[in-house]
Amino acid sequence: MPTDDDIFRALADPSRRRLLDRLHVTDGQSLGDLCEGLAMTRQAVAKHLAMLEAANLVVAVRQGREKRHFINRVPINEIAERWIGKFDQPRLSALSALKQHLEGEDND
Amino acid sequence: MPTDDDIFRALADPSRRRLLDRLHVTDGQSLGDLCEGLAMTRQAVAKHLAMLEAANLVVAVRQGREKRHFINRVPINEIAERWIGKFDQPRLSALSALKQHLEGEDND
DNA sequence: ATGACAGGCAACCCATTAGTTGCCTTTAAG
DNA sequence: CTTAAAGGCAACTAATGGGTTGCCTGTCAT
Repeated sequence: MPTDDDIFRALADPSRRRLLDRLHVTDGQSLGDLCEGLAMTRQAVAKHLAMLEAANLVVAVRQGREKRHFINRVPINEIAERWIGKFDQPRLSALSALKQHLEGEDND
Repeated sequence: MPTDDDIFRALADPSRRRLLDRLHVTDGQSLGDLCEGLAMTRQAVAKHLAMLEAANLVVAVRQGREKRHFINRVPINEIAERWIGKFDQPRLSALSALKQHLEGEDND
């Protein structure tokens, strides 16, 4: 079972987010597919995918000599619920609230 | 203006998430406050806070010789909307969908 | 069976980063 | 004015991480 940390750290890298994007566009791609057009070796991509798998953001299935990769939305949802939910308890656009708070410090 | 990457990478570290948690419980804490009970030097905490500030996840205000830190929910919201929203277009609990997809590969 | 294709494994390199120590600046209090 | 408290700055260290190269394994086609 991946921890919160696995997920956050997997999402921290732009290359990995890009891979997730590509899978979002076309799900079930092989390693070779995912390498196309990237300025990276196959091995680098494989490592990234391994981390995404470890974080359970991607589920991979070996199919013959290929390996299909599928995006898994569940961990992102959990993060969203545990984190965004928590920080949004007061109200969703806390922007103005914070600004008012800070500006209020002055003329108090 | 912080980039997506700033935010993701700021969130990637457990210590920084912990700091955000503490600010979520008690907003407006000083550096000294935030150091209490942590197995880290003040300088380490200061660095983390600097990164959170750079990502705009925390807004700090100098008040006399103290520096108050306030959590800012806006970037998290943006991430949530841009990312979770994107990946949840189909439906919020894509869990079963994915499972069915994978299991479908077998008995096909 | 043999060759080509898709991927896995392991060692290594360089850059980043989390953390430290040591010292300097600013502000409040006696 | 002096001193202690709250931070800031800078240099350094150790570990992590993204990426590479080189080679091995397994699978499909001929």
